[in-house]
Amino acid sequence: MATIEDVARLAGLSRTTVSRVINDQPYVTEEKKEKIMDAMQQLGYVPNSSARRLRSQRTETIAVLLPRVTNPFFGHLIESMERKASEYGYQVIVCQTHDKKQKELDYLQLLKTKQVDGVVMASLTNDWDVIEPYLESGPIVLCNEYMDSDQVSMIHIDHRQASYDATAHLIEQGCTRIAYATGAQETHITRQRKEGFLQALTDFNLAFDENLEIRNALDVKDGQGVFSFLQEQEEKVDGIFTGSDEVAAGIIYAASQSGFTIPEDLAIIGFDNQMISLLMVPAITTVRQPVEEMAMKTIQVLVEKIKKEQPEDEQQIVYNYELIKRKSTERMSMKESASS
Amino acid sequence: MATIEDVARLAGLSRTTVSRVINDQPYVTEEKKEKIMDAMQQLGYVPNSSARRLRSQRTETIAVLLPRVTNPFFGHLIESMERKASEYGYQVIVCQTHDKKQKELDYLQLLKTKQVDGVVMASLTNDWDVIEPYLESGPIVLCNEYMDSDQVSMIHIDHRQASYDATAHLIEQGCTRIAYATGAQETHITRQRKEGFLQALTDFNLAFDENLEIRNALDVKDGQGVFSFLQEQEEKVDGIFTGSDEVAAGIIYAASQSGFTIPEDLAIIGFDNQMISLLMVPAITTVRQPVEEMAMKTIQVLVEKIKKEQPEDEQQIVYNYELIKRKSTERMSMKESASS
DNA sequence: TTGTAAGCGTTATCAG
DNA sequence: CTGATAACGCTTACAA
Repeated sequence: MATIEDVARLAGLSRTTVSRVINDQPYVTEEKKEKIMDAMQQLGYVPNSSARRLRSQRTETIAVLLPRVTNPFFGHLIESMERKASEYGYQVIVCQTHDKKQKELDYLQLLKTKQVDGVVMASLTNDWDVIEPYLESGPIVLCNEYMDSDQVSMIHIDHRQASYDATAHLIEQGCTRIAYATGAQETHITRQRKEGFLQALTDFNLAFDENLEIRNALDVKDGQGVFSFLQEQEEKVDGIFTGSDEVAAGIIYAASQSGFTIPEDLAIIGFDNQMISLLMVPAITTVRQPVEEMAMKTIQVLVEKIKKEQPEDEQQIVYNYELIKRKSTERMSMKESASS
Repeated sequence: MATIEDVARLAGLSRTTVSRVINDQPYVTEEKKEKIMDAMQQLGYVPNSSARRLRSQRTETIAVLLPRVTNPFFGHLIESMERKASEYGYQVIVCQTHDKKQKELDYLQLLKTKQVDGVVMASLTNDWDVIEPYLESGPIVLCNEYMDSDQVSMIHIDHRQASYDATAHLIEQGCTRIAYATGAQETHITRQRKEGFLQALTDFNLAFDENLEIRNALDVKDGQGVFSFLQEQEEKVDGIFTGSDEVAAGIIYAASQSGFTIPEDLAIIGFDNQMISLLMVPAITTVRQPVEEMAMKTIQVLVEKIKKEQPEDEQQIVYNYELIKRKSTERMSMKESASS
């Protein structure tokens, strides 16, 4: 591999001057500049990024922590983040935590060891006091996660309110015994959603049977399991709030094989407005999050923090969500609003 | 940030000895080792990876080039690759080419500038002679792509045969006028698939109407467009081969809204055995690729190449696929095999 | 078993 | 406008 030294020698100039050309700095005569360009061409010279990193203390790389890419919500998130980061000239490292605390910390280590300039946490399972020390090594921005701290910027929707609205909608459709399926470990987001869910029940004078809370429901397969669980219940469950369209789809799939009628026998609500929620028969009522905007904003905020010397005020940016009502909750008994 | 120098000073030893401890090398007394460990602890020392990279000429990072993460096939691919790479201690950089030649080359630049030790190409739109020179900078392994060259290892299924089988299946189900929808630009894979498709038609004495070839069909939305296109045809099309379950799902979705009956009016075949192919009504006949195995094998081969000094023989590893027959091609007229 | 010293390839400072 | 020279933080012969 040719180095800057080789180029300098071939061009009959110093490393400094070559460096100036590489970095588009002023104070180099056109003539010498051309000479250097020629030399670089001839040698097929490319600056070594490890050396640049060491010297400049910047990596132009961002780590994005998320549970798993195969969850379409996070797939979309990282797709947009990578695109945006790429525009800013940043690389993106995928860090799948699989909701494991240890994995999360391992990846945060990238910040400490200066392998990345900043971190996006779209997965947050550790307690804040464990995460906080990492802030010394570089900026962290939360996306789709919330933390009761004024030391980080956060980009998210109001999950509490969204799940309140969704639950209220189920109730308005005549559901009285509603189950609650949640994904993964308890994170702040899931706590918020649960709160909204419970609040809606309370406001409508309904009780929540703790036995109807299902944990670790993540994908279609889990959804099928959830359906079996619901079917086993002695007292009939007539509605379910799921934290994911995939789980909702799994329930519908299993239900249709058991001759169950959705939404008459069971009204179902999903989350995230994935393609699948539109394609299922019946189509799934869901909550749309502006994923792309959130992703791009997150990168923007992070990159700004990386570039600024003096720490700015942390921002908490709350995006609007939208409850999209579809057939999976449109119960005959109450002929209400519809579709899309 | 504490450096190795600081640790050495605090422990009253040399940088060399500290380095030995960091890298678990022998020839350090327990006593001194502990002293050093203590010092590292006290200072919160973490080795700076940029410096290590520069010195050791290795980055422990891999770039994975793919069209887009939101295509579930590639989502699964990168999910498995990241997991496997992480086991080997490697980071993964996501590189979405969006099927753009220039983007592909930009990302290959990561290899030249030594930002990554190796590259996985699961997206390959440039001609080989453009890619080849990059091999000088480090190993490249193709995954789900094929190239007529003995200079790279490739991991893939036999797309030609798979698409032959799929097409033959359509024909056996009584289809005689079959459309062909393909994704993105022309890559070697798409060429192979097209060949298999045409061969099957030929073998069964059917002609292919070039007007029935649809390009750039990538997702559900495109699938809806494909349906409109088919509907406009004067001569009725009774079968379609799509290169993607998403496109197939889009066609079914649009068809169901137009009162079309699948598969009686139109038999549809997808590709990749995504969850959606099972969930659609009717369920979609598709070709399963062993994504996870392919992903893990790819990383294994690449990491081995990175670690070996002397170049090994390039491997071409062909995995088995499986044609999964479901309702979307089960035509009454021919009461044949079924489901899953 | 430990330490010295020479880089790895860049960039920034400062003097010319 | 250009060029020495000194870092950046770490590893590794080689010497002791």
